[in-house]
Amino acid sequence: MENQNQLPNGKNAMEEELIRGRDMANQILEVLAHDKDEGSTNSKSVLPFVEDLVRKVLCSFTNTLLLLNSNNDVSYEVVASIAPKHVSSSTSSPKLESSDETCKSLMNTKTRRRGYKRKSIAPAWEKDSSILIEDGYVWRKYGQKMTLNAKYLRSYYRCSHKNDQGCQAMKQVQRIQDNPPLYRTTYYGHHTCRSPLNPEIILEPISPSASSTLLSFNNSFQRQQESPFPSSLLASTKQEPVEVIQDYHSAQNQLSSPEDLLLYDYDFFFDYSKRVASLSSTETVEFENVYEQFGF
DNA sequence: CTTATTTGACCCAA
DNA sequence: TTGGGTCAAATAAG
Repeated sequence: MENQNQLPNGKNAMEEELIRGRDMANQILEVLAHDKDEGSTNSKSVLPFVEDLVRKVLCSFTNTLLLLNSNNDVSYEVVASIAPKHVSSSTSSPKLESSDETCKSLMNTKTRRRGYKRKSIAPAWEKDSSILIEDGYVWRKYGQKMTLNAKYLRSYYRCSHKNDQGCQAMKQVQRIQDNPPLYRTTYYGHHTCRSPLNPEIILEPISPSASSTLLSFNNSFQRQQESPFPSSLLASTKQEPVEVIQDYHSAQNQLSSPEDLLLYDYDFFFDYSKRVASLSSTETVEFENVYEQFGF
């Protein structure tokens, strides 16, 4: 609660508002879920659409909160790289790093594991909540732990798009008391993923003035400097945007080599301006359809 | 089948 | 050495 660094003027108020907004969106989600359980008789429902919208709203709130709460310093350096060349293990990389000779002999099952990575980034922000908050993103649990001074388990989550898009976002959820239940959610890193559900959600901060039209290279790199999220991936891929996988649907399954991931990230960024331009119209159309269904 | 979670072992920063 | 973060095999869920 108050243990966070004090934000400069106005930011606290902004944060309050965002949290309120997000909480309300969560409530809508709950209502929707409840409604779904009631086994509604009407066949064609707008629920999926509304639910999707709410999730998008949640993503926006979450992203904004992350941006607001991240100290705009160097704390976002991407990991440590104890073993820089090992991106991940096993199935995820089609070509095993053939240059690496050490792992080869370790094919033996129970020997030591490769490419162990440990987070070294500072938490973006943390928040206590009486409920398990839905933040609009899809998370995958990868561990849980009983910690020393806590009565409850701490759960570790990473973004579901870590493997297919290289998204580095993580969070921890720990119950810190019962009755009333209280959970502390701590976010690490930021989302670089583009979910099929939320193609327009991207955390890379976009200045309002630049949002309507093409982003120039200058803008991008300038923004990168003042951004709390200096994407090292971006920085390392200043080459050609290339025509990398335009539609992520087809790209979901083909797993990518590290280089592809970099291009991916770059592509997201690049693609964004176009999306902003076209987004409003398509959304409007969808809205109209919905209203028609309901005879509005 | 594929994909997500559980769980104990493993790893490493302090 | 220890505690907390992560891996990955086993298991569960869809």
